[in-house]
Amino acid sequence: MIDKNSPLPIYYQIQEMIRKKIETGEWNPGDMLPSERIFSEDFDVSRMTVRQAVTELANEGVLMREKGKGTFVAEPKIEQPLQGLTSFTEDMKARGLEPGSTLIQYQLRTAPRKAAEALQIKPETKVYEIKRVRLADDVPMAYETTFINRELAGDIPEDVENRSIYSFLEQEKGVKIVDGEQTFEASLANTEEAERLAIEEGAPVLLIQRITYLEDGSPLEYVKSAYRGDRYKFTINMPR
Amino acid sequence: MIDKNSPLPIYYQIQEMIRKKIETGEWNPGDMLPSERIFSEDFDVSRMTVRQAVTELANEGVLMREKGKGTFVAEPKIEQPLQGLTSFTEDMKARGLEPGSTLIQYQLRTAPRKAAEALQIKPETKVYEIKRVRLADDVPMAYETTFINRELAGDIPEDVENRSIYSFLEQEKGVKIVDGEQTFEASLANTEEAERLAIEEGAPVLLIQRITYLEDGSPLEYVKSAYRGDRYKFTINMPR
DNA sequence: TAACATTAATGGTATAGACAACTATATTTC
DNA sequence: GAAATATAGTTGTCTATACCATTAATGTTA
Repeated sequence: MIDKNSPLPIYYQIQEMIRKKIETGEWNPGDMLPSERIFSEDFDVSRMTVRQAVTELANEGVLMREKGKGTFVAEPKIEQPLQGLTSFTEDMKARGLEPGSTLIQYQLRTAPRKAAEALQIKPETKVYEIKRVRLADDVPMAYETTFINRELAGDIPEDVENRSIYSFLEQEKGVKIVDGEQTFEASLANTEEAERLAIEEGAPVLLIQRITYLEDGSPLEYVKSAYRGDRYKFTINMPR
Repeated sequence: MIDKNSPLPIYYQIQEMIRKKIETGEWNPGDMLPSERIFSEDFDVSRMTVRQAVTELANEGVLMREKGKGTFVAEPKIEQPLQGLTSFTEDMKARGLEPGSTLIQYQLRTAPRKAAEALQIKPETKVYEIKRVRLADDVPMAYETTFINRELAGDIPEDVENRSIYSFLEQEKGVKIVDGEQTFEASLANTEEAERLAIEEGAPVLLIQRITYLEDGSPLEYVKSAYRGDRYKFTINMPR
């Protein structure tokens, strides 16, 4: 099983062997591996060589080491719940709520100053401005204004209201969104926000601004949202 | 420079030493490190121990190894400014503000319900409760309550007020913090928060709760913070 | 029965050494 | 001068061993 004369390093052979046993289901999540000492005896290699193989797999998260106990096959990674970017649609679904949307405004216009800045474009560039009230189980949850760079996104139909813009862009346009930058700040609802969200003026709102980027780093979209402070809490996991 | 009697592993000490030399600019991107043999002779440790330190840094992308040539300081990663976890101290420094802190309360007590829940411990477990007003250029910025599981963190001196708890735990205790989970929500300042932050009652505050974990996944710390809505904006980058 | 102590097994850290593979430089040879 | 060769220095791989810290099971004692 291990070929000491192979040009491939021994630790690499062991590593791939372990990987295979897990992939084929011979070893399952939670199973304990043979101890490093047993391993080294069976293959007649040094324990340090075994460790080199196991260490790399442990770093990758394929294996879990526990001092005094043993080394185990790791559970397959649970999706990072709200890790990276999620659209409002996905976000609400994940919370078990039915997402909805009411279109307030939809127009193609020249970029206002803040949007041009965020999207790194000249103010005369055309952008879509889409204002929507976002609903969760038919209750207003957020008031959202989106600016999308038309040069990058192409034409967007007016009926986006009930669809996720992200999935539309990815599926129909083949535009890949890779990462984003978000800011969070607390504020009080202004008159417009209060009206759209059916809350009192001066009630707490969570202002979230997001810029999303394409693979090549160009900014595609700038979104300003006001979330109801009494109903919305943003959760995020941050791997180191 | 290397203390063989320290409870911290030698490879970890070397690792942090290298990190420091890079951070302080003593070693710059592209510079070649002393060879592993030179290193091991200088510190009078085994070359394998040096390798253990270097390997981890190479995996992180801090160092670059080239067979036959040497080990070099890697080019700095293209940003992730507020990527993962940052302490208040680091956060403010990154914004060009001078972080400060006023200790309001410091006690060892049994965990209140919410803290016990967050830290996944029994209510009778002892935790540190540390209340601090966090300052930026001597202006109150946040009112923060920290609960730390004493069983995991060990003893914490009372003078943490002017230090980063994270760096204290990492450097003095060898406790490694790997990831965290944060929630953001908007609220209005209650009486206590208003007083501590020198703002009006009912002014907007950004409530941030954070749970940080150790390498093995056990929750170390639960922090509730109220940030002044008028002065603080939280920014985060999310790689996909 | 319950509490404590012992023991064996595990992964974690560290040593001292060896040879291989690769790179750059210096030296020799033509 | 150019090409081949040697040489020294680097990281990569591997061995055999040792002791430590943690864990779980076992045995012992009150």
